[in-house]
Amino acid sequence: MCGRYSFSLPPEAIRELFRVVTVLNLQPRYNIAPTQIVPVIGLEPNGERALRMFRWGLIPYWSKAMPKSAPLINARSEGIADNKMFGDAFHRRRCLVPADGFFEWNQDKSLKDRTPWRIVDPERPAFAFAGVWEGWRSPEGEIVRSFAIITTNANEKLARIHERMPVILKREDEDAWLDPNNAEPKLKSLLAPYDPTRTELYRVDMRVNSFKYDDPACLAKVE
DNA sequence: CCAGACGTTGTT
DNA sequence: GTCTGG
DNA sequence: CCAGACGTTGTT
DNA sequence: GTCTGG
Repeated sequence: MCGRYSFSLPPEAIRELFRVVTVLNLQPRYNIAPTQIVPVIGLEPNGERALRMFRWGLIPYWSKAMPKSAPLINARSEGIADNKMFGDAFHRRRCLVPADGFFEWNQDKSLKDRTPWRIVDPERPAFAFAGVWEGWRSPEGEIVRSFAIITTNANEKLARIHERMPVILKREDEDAWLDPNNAEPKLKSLLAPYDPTRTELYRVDMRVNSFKYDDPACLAKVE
C-alpha cells in the first residue's frame, strides 16, 4: 500500500514533467504523511491541468463531521467502480498525485525491523499515483477537498516486503486517467501493478518513521 | 418501511 | 491495547 | 504509514 | 447520498 511518500522536485521540473502552469508556492516535501495538505493535479473546466492543495485522506461528501476513524488514504482498485465510498469519485473526480518516490515498511510486524524502504522509478525522476477526490463541507461551512491513492497487488519487486502497492500510472496513461470522457472499462485497465523492471527499492534511515523529519536525509540510501 | 453502514491495512 | 494526530 | 498519548481534581 | 440488511 502507500502510507508515506515524497515530492521534492523544484518548480521547473514539476512544470515540465506534469505539464502544469501554476506551481503555487510549493515547498519540497521529503516525508508526506496522511492528513497533510499536499499538491494534486486535476483538470480545470477548460481542460487544462492544474495543481491544487488537497488533504490526503478522503472525507466522503456525506460525512457529518470530520471522521475520527483512520483516514481513507487508500482505495482498493478492485471493485472501486461500484464501491459506495469511492465509486462516485472514481467516475467523476479523478486526479494525479505527483510523487518522486514512496516509502514502505515490512508488512510483517512480527519482524522487529521497522527500517523503511524507498521505492523509485530509475528511469524517471517523478511519477503520478492514480487518485480520487471529494469535496466536503464542514459543519462550519468550510469546503475541504481531500483525496485517496488507489492501490493494487504488489509487483514481484515489492512482494518481498508488501502484498499491496499504489497504482503508478505510465506517463502515457496520465491523460486517460484524467479524461472525463473515459468510461469504466478504459479506466479500470489503467489500474495495474507497475512494471517491476522500473521499480527500485533501497533502504532509508529510520528517521523517516517520524513525520517530524522532512528533509533530504529522508531520501538518502543506507546499508 | 427504517436503520445502519459506507474503508484499508495489518494482525489475530 | 487502542485511539488520535500528523 | 508511524508516533505518541492515554487522566482527574484543584490550584496557580 | 446510497446501498444493504432485517
